Amino acid sequence: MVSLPRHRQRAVTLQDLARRAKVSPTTASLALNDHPRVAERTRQRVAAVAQRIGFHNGASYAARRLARSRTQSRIISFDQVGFIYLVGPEKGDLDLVCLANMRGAEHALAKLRACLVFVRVEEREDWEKVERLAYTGVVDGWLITGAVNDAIVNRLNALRLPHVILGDHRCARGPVHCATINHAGVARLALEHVAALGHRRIAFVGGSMRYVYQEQMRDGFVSAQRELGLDTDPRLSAHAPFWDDLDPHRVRQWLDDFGASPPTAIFAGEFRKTELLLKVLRSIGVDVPRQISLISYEAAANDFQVSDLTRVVVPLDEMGRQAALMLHKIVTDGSQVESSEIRLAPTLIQGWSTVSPS
Amino acid sequence: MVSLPRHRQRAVTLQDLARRAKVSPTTASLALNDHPRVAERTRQRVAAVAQRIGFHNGASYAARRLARSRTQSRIISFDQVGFIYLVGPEKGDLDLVCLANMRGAEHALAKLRACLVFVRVEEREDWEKVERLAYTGVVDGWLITGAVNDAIVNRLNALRLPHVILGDHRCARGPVHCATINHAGVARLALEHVAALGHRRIAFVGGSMRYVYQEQMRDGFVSAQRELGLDTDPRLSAHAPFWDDLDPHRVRQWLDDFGASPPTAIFAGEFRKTELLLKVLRSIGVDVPRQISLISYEAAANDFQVSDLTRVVVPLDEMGRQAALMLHKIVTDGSQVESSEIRLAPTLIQGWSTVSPS
DNA sequence: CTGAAAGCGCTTACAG
DNA sequence: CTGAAAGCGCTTACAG
Repeated sequence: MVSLPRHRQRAVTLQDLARRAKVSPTTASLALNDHPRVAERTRQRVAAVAQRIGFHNGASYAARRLARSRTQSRIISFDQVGFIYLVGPEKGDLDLVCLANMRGAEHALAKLRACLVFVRVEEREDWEKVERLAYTGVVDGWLITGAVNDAIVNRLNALRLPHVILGDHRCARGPVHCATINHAGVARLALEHVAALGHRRIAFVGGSMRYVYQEQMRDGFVSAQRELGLDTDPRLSAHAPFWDDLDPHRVRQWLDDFGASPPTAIFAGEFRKTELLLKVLRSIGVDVPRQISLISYEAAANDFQVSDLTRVVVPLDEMGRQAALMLHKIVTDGSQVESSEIRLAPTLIQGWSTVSPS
Repeated sequence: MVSLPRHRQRAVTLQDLARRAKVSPTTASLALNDHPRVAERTRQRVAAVAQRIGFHNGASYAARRLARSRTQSRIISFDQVGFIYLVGPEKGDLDLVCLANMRGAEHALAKLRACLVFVRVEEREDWEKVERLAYTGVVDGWLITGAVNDAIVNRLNALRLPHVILGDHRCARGPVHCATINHAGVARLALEHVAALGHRRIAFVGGSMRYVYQEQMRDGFVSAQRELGLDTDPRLSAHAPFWDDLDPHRVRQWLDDFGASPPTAIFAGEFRKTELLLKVLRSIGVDVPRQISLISYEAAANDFQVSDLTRVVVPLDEMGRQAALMLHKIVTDGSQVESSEIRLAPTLIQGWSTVSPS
């Protein structure tokens, strides 16, 4: 029967390490932090002893932090990052997006030996949590995802820690750092693919315009339509009335309304809903892809992808990674970069659901 | 144009507070931590000054931690909890479950002024992250979700910090602390509901038995079937061959195989798949609920629920909350409790999809 | 009920 | 290239 431990054991300290390696604590510390003043042989000896006595997992986090706080040194701490998950009135699939982002961010942070502190902000009073983390010096910066606007950014700036926005935002006033997806490019990529197959009448169906990405996608769709010389019938890019409930009768109605020239391809620009649309199309006797090609949008991490439809994929975990790296740079560089933006490109995965029109 | 701050301002210290409140740092510290030795008037004065000068967000996390490490005092720190998200070979909807758990845990932790450090463990080397967090004293305990088994538990125990398992586990060897859902009760609740409506032939369709909860649910189904005096035709509880792809033809076939006495109600015991089953049933001409009542299983946080089917709901965020509270008790109590288990009850939400059989 | 002082385990300016 | 010593901002045993 295993007896559960209740107290942490006395940990191996830097003192112990120094004694065993026959150097001063100064040298031991400097050696572990790869300071150039330490002779290579010494550094290696210290590293070897650290490994042997189990110090390789690092020094006391609290002591290191406290000691470093004395100097405004070159090496600013980058130990903990607050990941703010901003929950707005609209929720829905944001959760999966958040998780994918967080996953990527955590991966990058772990490699930098930093960790991710999760903070869910929904109510007004949740900001107290954020303030506490800043004022008690728990975190060194923020990653924030959700419906970020100017008010939010000001709030974060007041805490005097840098932040990087993950995904789209509605900030107009100040410069911000952000990592996002080229959503106009998503629609363009989808169009280019089916246009190359010979389609000319291609419809966009997507959600209501609650999110920024949905607007961008539709805008991108409309301009790509024009630039690629495709049919620009406004009904092809209008809001599809059936989208919310995917009722078979309304889908049928929508198709019938096109009369003699229905779309030969559909780009469904909302996360994880295309599979259902496919079932519905089939249930009303539409042959996919023979009659209508179908192209999907997958906004998730790489290993979520189980669909075998043709689809445009956006790398949300990569976005999280990039945002974390960006924040690391901002925190440690201390450079004068006021704003920065990384925009990730989508990729197309060819599946069975798109063919040339007959 | 806002200029982004790069360095933290000099923070308000306990010294500052003590000076302004005309007490010693000792008294200030004790007052803030509600130590009984401090006179009530003094405590209030200190609190008022803290509020005024902006110390109310708390002391330096690192300094407090370091100072407390000296004594094995009654008040063990409970500042940061590591949330281990164990990603096994099987993934899928675990992500949504994880997020709901995490959400609940974060909520409870925030109220305890603690925060949640997210750690995703997938590869073997990810355990180094976990070890580092333990050895550097970043976290005071663990919450863990995923496919937990004896090997994992041993690994965590070696780190000498307590942990609580969220959800089911496959641990046989030692005593553990866990918070979970009564999944046998989920199936029973579903059966009781439709049995009360007068159904006797009720089918269970669910996923393959990869997860512990799936086994428990089917077992619960079978015993409740017997105890409620329902039809125990083994085909009603056998693995439904159509479940993975939900192909309409196979669903049709499955129903036809029952011959003259098909089930009058179906309990679909897998997370978020019932809506699709409903569409499929309708597409093959089955009238729900007139011909077949349908009852669903929703394993998610409260605000995910958008379905209006009759469904059994399990409170995953509440499970996260309970696990966090349990861990807090274990860490701060230091009592002799070796193992504990909280089992949360599901609830039934009556929707339109179940009626008495005609 | 209160305060002066020691000390937590590191980092780093300073003096060799 | 190295080490003795100061100090980060708290908590708390100890002495009033």
